[in-house]
Amino acid sequence: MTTITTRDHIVAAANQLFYRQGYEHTSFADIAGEVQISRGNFYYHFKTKDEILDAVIGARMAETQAMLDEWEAESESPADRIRSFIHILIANRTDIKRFGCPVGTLTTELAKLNHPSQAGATELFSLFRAWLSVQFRALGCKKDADRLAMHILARSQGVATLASAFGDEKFIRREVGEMCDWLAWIAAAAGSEEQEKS
Amino acid sequence: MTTITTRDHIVAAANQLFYRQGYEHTSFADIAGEVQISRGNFYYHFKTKDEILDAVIGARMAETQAMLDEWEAESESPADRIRSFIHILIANRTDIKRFGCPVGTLTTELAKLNHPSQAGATELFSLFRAWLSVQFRALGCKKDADRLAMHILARSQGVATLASAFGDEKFIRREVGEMCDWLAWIAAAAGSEEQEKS
DNA sequence: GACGGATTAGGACGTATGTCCTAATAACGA
DNA sequence: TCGTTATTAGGACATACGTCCTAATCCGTC
Repeated sequence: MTTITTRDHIVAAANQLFYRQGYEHTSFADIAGEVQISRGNFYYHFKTKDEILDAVIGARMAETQAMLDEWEAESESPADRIRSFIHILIANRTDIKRFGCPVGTLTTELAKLNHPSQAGATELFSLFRAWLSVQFRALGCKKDADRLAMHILARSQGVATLASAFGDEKFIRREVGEMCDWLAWIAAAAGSEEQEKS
Repeated sequence: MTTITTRDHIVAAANQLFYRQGYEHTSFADIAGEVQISRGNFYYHFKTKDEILDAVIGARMAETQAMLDEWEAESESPADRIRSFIHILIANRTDIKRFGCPVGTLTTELAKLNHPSQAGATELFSLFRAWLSVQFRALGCKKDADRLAMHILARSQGVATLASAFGDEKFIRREVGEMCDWLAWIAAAAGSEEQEKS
């Protein structure tokens, strides 16, 4: 049995607030207020704000890995798995419309703050990137796997940014459709190449 | 003759700092230090930080409009004009690698701050969007002009975000190449449709 | 050369925030 | 039951920041 500790509550609240308000704009008091504990208790668990950030990044890493594992288990086909990735834009559309992509906005903010945990945030991107690479490789795109992974990652980021700026949900759905069309095209091309070889 | 006033210097410095450090993370003292004036003088020109932000957004609107006008003048072909847009990613690659896209990162930050000037920042996107729409329409993509404009805008944003996260310049060049290929394909398709009609 | 508005300098003030300390309370093993 | 550790509460403290005020200085005009 896993008990939810106060520390877990803090990390969960910070995770949400960092996403919704940004890291710098979120204060100790904000988090403490959300968890309903005193600032003193807060300090017992985390000495500095940076420590909380690292804990949040760690939690997101775990979450993300779990999600990727789930997609891996849910489907045998690499194309379907990549489609799972593309569809998070729709699954999380409400939050994305309001706050953008959690990964992209965090890395962007930390870059401007020149924050020591920049690398940690980028790791979140790397997790998706590596996983997508594996899927594209399984799809038959051996040499281009990483290129394609970066491509679809970039398009997702762009959609999230503009969807947030314009608050446009139809735009998300349209772009998701186009990304899936693109994927089908890539999969077909890779498939025919495989045939040529044999 | 247009004399450069202190106010102009302040706006220029704030413009740079907001881009490099973010709006919230940039203090009055930062800007005053950059321009080498006292905080008191500062207050004479701008009563609040929000006022500076609005001035910066205004300056960026003017800059952007001037750039679009220039692209319009430089080339007769709408495809070339759109290529000019795509190539800002390469022209500004050094800054983009470090700080991302000035428009995207600002709108993202203001969204998290729930700042009153969000709409102003989005206007910057709208400027590009409308201009790109005009170009795509001139290219022969009448019905899809806005869709294509949003598409290429989103891809640029995504490239900027990931290029900043990974500090990868080759990635920028590769994606710019692919966007140009995509544009050529769109132009060709629109061209053949035009022929069908006649 | 004197006046008046425009501009600049420097500092005061209140607030918010990250950090830290100390005392009280809860949990738990001997 | 007692004592030790883990946890929580509340407040102190220094700093940074946005805002505001007042006095000094510049500069064009009469």
